[in-house]
Amino acid sequence: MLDPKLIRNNPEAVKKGLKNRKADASLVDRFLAVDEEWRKLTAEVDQLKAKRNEVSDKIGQMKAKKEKSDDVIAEMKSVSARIKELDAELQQVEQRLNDISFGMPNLPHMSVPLGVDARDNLEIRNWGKSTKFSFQPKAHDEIGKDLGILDFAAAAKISGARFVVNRGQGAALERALISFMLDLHTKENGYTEVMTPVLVNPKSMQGTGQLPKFEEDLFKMKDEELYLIPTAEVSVTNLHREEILLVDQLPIKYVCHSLCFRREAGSYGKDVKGIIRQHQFNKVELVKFVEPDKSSDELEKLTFDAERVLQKLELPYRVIELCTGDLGFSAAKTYDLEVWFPSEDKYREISSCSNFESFQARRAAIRYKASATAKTEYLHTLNGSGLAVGRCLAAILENYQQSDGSVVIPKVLRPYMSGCEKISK
RNA sequence: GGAGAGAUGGCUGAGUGGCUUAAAGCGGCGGUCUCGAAAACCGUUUUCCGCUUCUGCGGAACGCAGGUUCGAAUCCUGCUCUCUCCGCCA
Repeated sequence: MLDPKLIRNNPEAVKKGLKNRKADASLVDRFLAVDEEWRKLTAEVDQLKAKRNEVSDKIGQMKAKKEKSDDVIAEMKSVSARIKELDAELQQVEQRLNDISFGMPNLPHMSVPLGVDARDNLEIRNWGKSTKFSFQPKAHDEIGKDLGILDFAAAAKISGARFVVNRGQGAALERALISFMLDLHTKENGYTEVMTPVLVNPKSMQGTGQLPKFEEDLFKMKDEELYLIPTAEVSVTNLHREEILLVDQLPIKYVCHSLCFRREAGSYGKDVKGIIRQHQFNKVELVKFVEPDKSSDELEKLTFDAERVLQKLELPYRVIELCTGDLGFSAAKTYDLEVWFPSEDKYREISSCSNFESFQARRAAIRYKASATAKTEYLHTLNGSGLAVGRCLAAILENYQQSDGSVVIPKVLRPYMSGCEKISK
């Protein structure tokens, strides 16, 4: 949610920001119109309520003195009826205002490059040399099938398309990756590990921005008002919903492993092979709560924390800065990490690190006090994958494959796999 | 799933229709005292919204949503959550 004062005082700047990210700039004018109506009604209702409070107080005093108050009560009856009418009207206007506010995306940060779509994204830096082979490298799903560690047929039988069963060393490798990432972020990068529910209420989904606009992307329970999280960002960010934190608690840094669930509606033809795009996948997520003036620096650090995973796994990657047109709904600025997939001869997204500034904090009412006497203010939230585990496993299979079809285990993972150095048939 | 109890400010905890403008205590903040601190004493204390900005004025919020009433923390209805006991269960 954007600051309503910013929209009122600086509508042209907001429109420009919305246009830059290809959003509907007419939302601003609709907001302003409804907002004015809302303020007018609010003033009228408040005035009537002030009168009601005053006169009701007087009635109490008259009753205490046993004076007659029938005619005053009769008069107040009509005032109360009018208040009820206006309150109902106000509620409707408020609902309309909320619909507009919660449907409006975040504004891009000043530093974000202008652009229309993914083609305008910028490569910021790259690490490692794209893996070269003396043989024709296989795709990860083929490697997994051949080694008997990824079973798509079994997953299709028990669940359907876009699911996978990990078997034997394939399951162990996934578990090793999760443990390795959690250890790295807790022991070396200073994050606190949390384990949160994967089913959350609608309010949590609204807090981080998945609702109301993106309900079709979510799995929803049939008999309960609960949704499966598409990312631990939702449950972890909402950990502090409707709280006022003290400045010395900041920054708060959480790392959370969770399963993530996505319907992938509208991506039917996309990435149907392999484990790149699944309805259910493991992810280790980093989430930060920081003071507003520190969030830009914290995004750089967060991105670097995610990069360290790829560096330690010795997987070649690059860092992409998303242009204004490619930003997600809630993000003010985003870096994507893309890892090298030799079978496709290209980089693919494995992490997305974003600064949401006060957008989510405002939706979820997460505030802080800069000192005991200071005003409460919205803090800034950030998050990033550190990393998507399934895609990471796929990248390892491809980059560490050998000519005999076996896959070498990255050195840092071996302690997590009972010293196993290689998966072979 | 069954039976019962409960939800009040940062915390504890009073408050069963109008001197409650939510008591009191703890904690926090400011001050007096002190070389400094502690203690003591004095003062202060939530969040949100609108109007006005020099101060300020008004409204809302006692789990949530409705209702009764001139007036609701207080009465009524529904819901959510927490706790206790029983049943079931990893």
